[in-house]
Amino acid sequence: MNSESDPDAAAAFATHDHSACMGETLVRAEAEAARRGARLTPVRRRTLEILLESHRAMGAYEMLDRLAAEGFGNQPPVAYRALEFLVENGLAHRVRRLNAFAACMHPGEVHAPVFLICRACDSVAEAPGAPVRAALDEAAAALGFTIERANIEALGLCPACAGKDAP
Amino acid sequence: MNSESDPDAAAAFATHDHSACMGETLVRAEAEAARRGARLTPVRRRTLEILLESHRAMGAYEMLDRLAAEGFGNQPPVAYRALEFLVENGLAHRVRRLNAFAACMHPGEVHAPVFLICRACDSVAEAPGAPVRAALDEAAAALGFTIERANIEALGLCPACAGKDAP
DNA sequence: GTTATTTATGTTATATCGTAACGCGTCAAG
DNA sequence: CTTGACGCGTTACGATATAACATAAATAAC
Repeated sequence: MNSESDPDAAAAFATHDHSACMGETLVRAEAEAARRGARLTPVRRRTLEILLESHRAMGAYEMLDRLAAEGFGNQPPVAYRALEFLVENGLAHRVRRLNAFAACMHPGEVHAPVFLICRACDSVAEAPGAPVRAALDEAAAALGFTIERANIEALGLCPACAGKDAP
Repeated sequence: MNSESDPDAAAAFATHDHSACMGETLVRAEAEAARRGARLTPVRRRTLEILLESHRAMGAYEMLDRLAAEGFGNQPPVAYRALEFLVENGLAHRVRRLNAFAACMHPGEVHAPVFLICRACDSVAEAPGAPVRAALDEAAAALGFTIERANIEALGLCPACAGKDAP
């Protein structure tokens, strides 16, 4: 199963050319928004950019600070609405364990977001989770349950921190 | 919602003898607590009982109301501490999507909690998720990530509501 | 092109969820 | 019988999230 056809995911914890991956993802996100007829307004677009630039999960209030500093509104709904829009349109994900949001690294692709959260360094990786989702769908189907959205989040140690932590 | 006093509505999707399943689960939970050397004090035990009786996910503040009405403390930490204890010891789970807690239906057993949350009737089922967890472990291992805890939660429609809602 | 209608943004205010920190009581080890 | 760990209750506060309404911008209807 490590033969994932997704290089980005494999490099999630590794260093990479972030400005490039950010630009590409933003382009794909814009295409996806257009495809869905979703209006990527200035606040929304900037919110997505900030998520992509930071390349980590970010709380709504931290996002609000960033937006307010750039001249947008400075009240909670400004951030929450933009973030909600992004989530609704598959351009970002909500990481409930962290009360935070992260840009989707695979906008437009069918994928199951699986978040791996390092408890030591707080890094968050969006791992490919198609098999996980398949197993989840199966478990739900066995009970007659229809899944519309799923949150799959794991807490543990990333490769770097696992090395330091347990010798 | 108001499925509070209606076992069938609040229960898992399969009907069952709830008072029996509750009693059994409590017995297993006590055994598990003893095995772990965890002290199931009056507040903690009562908290678990309330979770089992209600047979649904319950917010910390609602739990606090119940506890306070029975003579325990009436400040948030009372509920949060008891609930945290139960979660730490595998006697309850936290359902992050609902900011709520639910009694574990399989205390002492190795299992992956998978929560199926009906968006129509708010019922919550703890489905068997061993295969899901296996797929998740595999996905994490492919990235060198070590999972310590996982939250797997799905939102959708339970069998009953799927019938009524949108055919 | 102007008006009507929807959609998005900004703002006020408040609701909900969660935790830090201190003091007291209990209980078992030394 | 002291000491130290733990559990419980409380005060006080911090963090997260949403309801409701007013304003402005974009789109649709004519």
